[in-house]
Amino acid sequence: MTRPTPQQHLLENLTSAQRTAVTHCDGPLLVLAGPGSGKTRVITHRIAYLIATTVQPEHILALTFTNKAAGEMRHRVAELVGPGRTTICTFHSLCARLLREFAADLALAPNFSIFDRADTLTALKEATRQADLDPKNWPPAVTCEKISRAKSKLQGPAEYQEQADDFQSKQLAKIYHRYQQILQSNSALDFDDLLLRMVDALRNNESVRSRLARRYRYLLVDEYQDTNQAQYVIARVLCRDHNNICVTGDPDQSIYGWRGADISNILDFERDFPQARIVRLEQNYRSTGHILSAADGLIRNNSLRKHKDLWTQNPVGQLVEVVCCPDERAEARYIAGRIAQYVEDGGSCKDIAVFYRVNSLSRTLEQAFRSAVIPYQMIRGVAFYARREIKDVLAYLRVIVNPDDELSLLRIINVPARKIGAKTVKALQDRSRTSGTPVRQLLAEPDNIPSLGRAAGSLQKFAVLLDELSAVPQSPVKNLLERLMHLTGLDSEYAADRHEDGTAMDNINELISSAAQYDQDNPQGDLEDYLQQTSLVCDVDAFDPAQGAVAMMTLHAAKGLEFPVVFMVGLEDGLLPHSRSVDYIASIEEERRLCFVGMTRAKRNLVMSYARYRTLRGLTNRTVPSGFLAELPAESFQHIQSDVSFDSEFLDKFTKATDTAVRQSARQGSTRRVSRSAFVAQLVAGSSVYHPRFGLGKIEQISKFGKFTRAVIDFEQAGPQTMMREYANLQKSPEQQSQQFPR
DNA sequence: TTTGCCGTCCTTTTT
DNA sequence: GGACGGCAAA
Repeated sequence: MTRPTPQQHLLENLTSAQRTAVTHCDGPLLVLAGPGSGKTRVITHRIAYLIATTVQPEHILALTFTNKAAGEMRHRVAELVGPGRTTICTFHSLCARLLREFAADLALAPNFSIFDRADTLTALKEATRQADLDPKNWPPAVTCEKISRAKSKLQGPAEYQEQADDFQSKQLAKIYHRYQQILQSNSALDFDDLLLRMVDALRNNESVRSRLARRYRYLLVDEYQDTNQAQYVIARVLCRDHNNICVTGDPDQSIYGWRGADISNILDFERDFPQARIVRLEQNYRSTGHILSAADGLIRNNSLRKHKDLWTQNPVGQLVEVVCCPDERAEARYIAGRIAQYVEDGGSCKDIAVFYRVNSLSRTLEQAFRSAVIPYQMIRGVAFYARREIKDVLAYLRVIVNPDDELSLLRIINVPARKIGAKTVKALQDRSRTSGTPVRQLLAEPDNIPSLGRAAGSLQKFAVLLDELSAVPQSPVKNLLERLMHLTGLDSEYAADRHEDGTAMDNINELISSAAQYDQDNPQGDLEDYLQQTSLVCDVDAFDPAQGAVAMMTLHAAKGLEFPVVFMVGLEDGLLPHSRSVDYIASIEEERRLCFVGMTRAKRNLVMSYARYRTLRGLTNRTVPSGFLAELPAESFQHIQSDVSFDSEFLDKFTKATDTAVRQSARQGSTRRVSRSAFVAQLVAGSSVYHPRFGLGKIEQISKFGKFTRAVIDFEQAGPQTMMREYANLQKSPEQQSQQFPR
């Protein structure tokens, strides 16, 4: 008996398909991996196997889409071969790092700022104004989307302008142009620029390209179905000399088309690399039979899809549950109840996840969990870094690192309030524009701007403050942050807030302790690197299964994770599939894939729920169950009515068709929409109202119910109804409207 | 310059 | 139900 070699050890417990992928050495490799087919295992074992055979760890580059996935992969590779020098990171952080490293070769400032979405929107608003357009007609959010699309297709402002053939695109080209100028003058890059600049560098700077090709000789790209054009080019060019590229993915889990991901990258891999080896992993080791066949039945409805056999040897398990609840609060209570039961039966909260299509659905769940004392963890990393106080503090750091970052400078110029208002800022900007002097520089010499008057002193003090901050040692970051809080006076500012809710200071403390963690993890790190990391965090990154709490996240954030028990809420038409995506078949199919991704996260139990009424944005509406539910194979699920008061006649009565019909007649009858708050204030017992669904009615009684107003209304046709927030749906009856609002 | 109130508008997902 | 802009008053 000989001891197994390290290589053999790595191949134990792998199926033959998995083994093929792991042991494939040189040349292109495509791994088409269905959900739960052991993909991560294959990637990590493959990296370990390469290292165990001939390859130097530092010659391997593995790219993922989230830092969380990268961290997880790094961890699992380290378990197999010990911590090593393999580069495992996201596309964006790789680019940020390399652009900084090669800044000199690329005529780029190494201390560039990275604009997040909020910064981008601010800059875009300014760009829109500069292009003599009204941000009201050219909403930055929409423009942002369009420019981002253009960038991910590698179109700069000039290329975009060239192909712009209608009025709208021509105007957009103008905004795009201005926007790039703003980025330039701020020494800033947005998310897409990180990729775009890297593509430029790889294409136009042979010395950079060849150095990188020598550095990274084996390339792995995970979730390849989510790559966009820019990422595709980066991967392709990096492996041009050696073709050692291994990509893994699943076209059925492509859910980022809206962000420019191009599913044809994975579908055309064989065309791009004719000698590619293809490995299919279709056996599922994760889910029970019923869960898998329900998911399979759903995804089969996608017509723009290559057929794939999903199968498992796992036991069929319990049926998928489709639960109907009266409203979203009942839905949340139902789930809380099920979780409580699960825990009482000896289960652990960390086994459980709740998924939703939109973040706003999380609130009702949170409330229910809090009152049921169920520990939960919301996966919303961005939200933390998007908080005002966090952004303010980080803006200070950004100004220290990059004095050109005018956007950050203007953000903090009056935070905390130091009597530098909009007028002063305007004067500064004007002066800066006409004289070509950066704002940062103008601060020190305000006497040159006669229009400033008494704000000059404040400006000078602010300039001194910035100088002081720049003099503080930049590492460790924790100390810098503490010093910053003190010098700026932000600490006392937030401490004063404490009485009403201490959250601002709590968040700052959380930031400081995460900075301390950073200092510990990156003894070599500098402030620039710290800022880069904080700019590129995302939702899932914050997920920590060790906390023993129920995980709550959007369906998008759920990809790549698995849980024994999964709840999916809001299976309603308009939510999943989302109403914004019903226009195109392609996007309906993406919604279906999203649903598929959610379902296939579940190992043992899957509960999908919908509410008959749902309050969204303050309005209660009748819902229609998601069409996706009807696509589940009948033998794989059971339908459950939670709580009572459900009869199908009632349901039929309020199908979408009648609902629309009633709404239309209501619209004809009512001449003018009344402002909600103005009308609600006039609600008194005895007044007659019109409800778009129930028709004409008379208010019987108005009472307070907690912080809500509760109204009992007797409708001519539908009889008496109790309404809480739904009274917001009410309108004045037609005759009353004409009386009170003559026109 | 700041504050607070009002009305309007928007509502997906995120590196 | 919340973010934001506009406006008036402190």
